[in-house]
Amino acid sequence: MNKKKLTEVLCGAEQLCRKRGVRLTARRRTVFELLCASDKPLSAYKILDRMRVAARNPAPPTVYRALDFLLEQGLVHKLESLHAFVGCTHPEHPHSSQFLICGDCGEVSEMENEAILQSLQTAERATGFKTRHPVVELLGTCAQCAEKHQSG
Amino acid sequence: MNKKKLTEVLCGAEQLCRKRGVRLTARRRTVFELLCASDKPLSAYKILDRMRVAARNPAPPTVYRALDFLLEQGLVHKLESLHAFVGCTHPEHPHSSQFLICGDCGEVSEMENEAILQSLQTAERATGFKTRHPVVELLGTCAQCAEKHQSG
DNA sequence: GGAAAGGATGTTATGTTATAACATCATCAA
DNA sequence: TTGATGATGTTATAACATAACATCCTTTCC
Repeated sequence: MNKKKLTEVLCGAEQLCRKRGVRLTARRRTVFELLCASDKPLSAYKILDRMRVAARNPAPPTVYRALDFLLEQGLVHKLESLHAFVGCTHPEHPHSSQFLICGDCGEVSEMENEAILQSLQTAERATGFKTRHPVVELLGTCAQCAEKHQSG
Repeated sequence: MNKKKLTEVLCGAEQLCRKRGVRLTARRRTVFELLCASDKPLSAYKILDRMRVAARNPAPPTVYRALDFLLEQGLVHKLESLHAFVGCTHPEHPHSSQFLICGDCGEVSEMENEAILQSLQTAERATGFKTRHPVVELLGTCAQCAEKHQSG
């Protein structure tokens, strides 16, 4: 993410939190910024390492608390299969996403596919299950890496 | 799972491994049996605890190696969102499942829903992403627990 | 302003999940 | 029997996550 876009996203997050009456404190903002600035998902401990530059001697709970807050607000997503987190670039509306996780280059793309959500909801209705949080993560190879393998 | 069904599943696993030319050793069999006998998913360390009854002083790699083998053979599934494992009751054909995970009673049901798989595949084709392993886990409340809450 | 309440953070310790690295043992084929 | 391969044992440690309690900051109310 370039600097301009990052500023936009941070401003958006500020506004969102103000509107909701919750506090995007310095710590939380730092964690969110680090995630958004990274083009790859970051584990809590990677975030911790990068925080050492700014804050002095942060401990794991510092990061996990900030992540809990950001997850609640929909500003970040957790990738269960990677034990890692990504910033969400469109947190304005509550949503559930699907993630395409490339095992080659490590890039993750977030998508919001209506057909997938529909099919999940149909299955729920059939079974009577009430989903609170769907986890959909596709582990594989992205288009670019797949192409490299074919040509290379 | 009752004892008769468990015996059947174990026999099935034996046959499957023989057919594939891979070895369902004592350790692997034990891990598989513990998972199948449990009505809830088990973490690797829970399995380890239960193994202490039989083997003397097993260490984590013992369990993780057995799990790796069983995962490869499709005899067990990993639930990423729980850091836990479940036995698969129909490993004959390779398949990818979806899991309904009840946060109340802890029960997990495995389903193989064609419509969901279709919608995932459609999304893949649209993006050029090649999925090796789809993770679909719905966290919520099962029908029974939901009913209890309404009436209770 | 000052006190009380609630939320956020700091700090220490520990729990939980997972793997690296190397030694040993078992199985099977040549 | 020997060599190759795969499975297991063993020790240590890496990586991920939270409990528990102290402290501090912010807001509200008097």
